[in-house]
Amino acid sequence: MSSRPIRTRFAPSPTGSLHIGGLRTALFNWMFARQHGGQFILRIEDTDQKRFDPTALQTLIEALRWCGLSWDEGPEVGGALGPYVQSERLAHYHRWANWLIDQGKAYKCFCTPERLEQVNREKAARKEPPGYDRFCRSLTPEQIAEKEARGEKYVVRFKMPLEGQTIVHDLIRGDVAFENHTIQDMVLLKSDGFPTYHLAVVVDDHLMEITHVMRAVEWLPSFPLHVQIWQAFGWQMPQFAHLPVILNPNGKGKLSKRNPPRDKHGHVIPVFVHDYMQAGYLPEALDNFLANIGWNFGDNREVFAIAEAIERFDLGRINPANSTFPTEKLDWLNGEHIRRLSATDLAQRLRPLLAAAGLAVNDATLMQVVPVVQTRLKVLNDVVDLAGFLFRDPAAFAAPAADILIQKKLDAATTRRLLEESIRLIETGSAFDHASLHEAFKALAETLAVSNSALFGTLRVAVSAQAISTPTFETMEILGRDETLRRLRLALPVVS
RNA sequence: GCCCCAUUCGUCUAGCGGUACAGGACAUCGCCCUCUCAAGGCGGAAACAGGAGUUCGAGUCUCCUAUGGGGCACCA
Repeated sequence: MSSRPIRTRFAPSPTGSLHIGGLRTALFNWMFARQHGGQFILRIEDTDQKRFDPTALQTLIEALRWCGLSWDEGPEVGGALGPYVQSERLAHYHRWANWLIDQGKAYKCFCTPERLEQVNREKAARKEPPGYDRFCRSLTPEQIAEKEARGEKYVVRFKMPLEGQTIVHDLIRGDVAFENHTIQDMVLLKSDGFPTYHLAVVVDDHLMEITHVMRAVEWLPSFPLHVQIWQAFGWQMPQFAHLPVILNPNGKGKLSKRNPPRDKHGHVIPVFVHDYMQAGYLPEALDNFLANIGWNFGDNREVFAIAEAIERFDLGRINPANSTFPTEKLDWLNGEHIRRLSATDLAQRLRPLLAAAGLAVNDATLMQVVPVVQTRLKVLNDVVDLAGFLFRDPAAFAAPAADILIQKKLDAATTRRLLEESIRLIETGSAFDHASLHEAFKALAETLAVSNSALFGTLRVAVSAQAISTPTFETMEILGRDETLRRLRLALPVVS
């Protein structure tokens, strides 16, 4: 086995936003490289001009960086074996395609798309599998010269062996055998001069000295083709691992933007990394989550930092079976990671969200709010609904409606009395921290012969104007004595 | 239609011939805690797709069937 330094790559095509499944592929390649002290390369496969999206590269880079991935070579960072964008590497593909033709391992095909369609129609009528009939494979040099002289456009096709089988080795599944005659003479170079994936991936992985390729199982069927191309070139192959795909939780097929997946409550499950960024998921949680699909930490540990996972990562322990996107687990994991954050760290992540919601974020208040919301957030954005009222202009505060103010088993008159007694207590009391308030109001509930639930709930809603909110006394402490009193008084007319 | 891959609780998974009346997690249900919502604690229910083999012994190996998935482009 070779002792080449480990080099892996992630090679997306810039056709849109980064897909969550793509991120997992990137993550595994990156973890593997980091584990072995090797290099991770980002390569852009923009050989399909029809699907090219000029904004995709920036979006992609942003998403990868947000997740904590870093590449040693690629766009933005350069490298000795670049360029790392395939559209800038056309000369390489032409050179090696021509080399294959010279060696008799590939040929020019002048068949028009119309003829190809015709061939497939006829094959379909005869109930044969679709595919090119290899018409141009047997063209004479004279015929070829003639067509070229006439300026006919051509593609370059690979001369697939017609007999025997190709045995490929996958790190996850072991050896897999394919009959050569079932594999077509695939196009290597398109008539527009751009390579197809099949040519570009082999040439680039070789030139960039890639040692390990982790890619989606979708590629397994074309793996024997790639092996044949590698052998035609006589180059040393990387090792391959075909990663299981993530399936749509409700419907059929793999997770994709068409056929939007939905969870059991009917909510759409996002498929783009950017959706998760915007929804208030932590990159730590997303990485943890993705590393847990098809691979596991071991020791029955579900929650871990990606740095820990890198130490333990093991290609041989990847589960070969596809898996359904376990969306509820991500929510749980996100909560776990939120709870593991330090107060200042959480505050920093919350600040921009509150600001974006149009709230005036005061740092002192924020630091008081953080410990109160930390166990209550599923996603960061939840903070706006839960505790946004603590940052709103007091002048804009409106007393709650009676239906949420009046607690279960209470009526308006009793509620009013609870409020009045509470106001009196606060006016005469001294300490205004939540622990002292809690004690004082427990005593009040007892003297008034009402449950804690009734009294505390009334106060909480009076002061927050929300049915669901931060706890009563912490909320009061954050609001301060004056504002608390003001809000309790504002609630009186509601129950008069 | 043809080729390939896969198949353990609802879901993500552990298991790599005997230590297993199959372990963990999410979700779910019950109880506790509790001012709402969470968090936390305790407990319950819940799986080897089916059938043949191989073997003293099979969740683990082989084959068949079924089911799921992927591929069959001048897309990646």
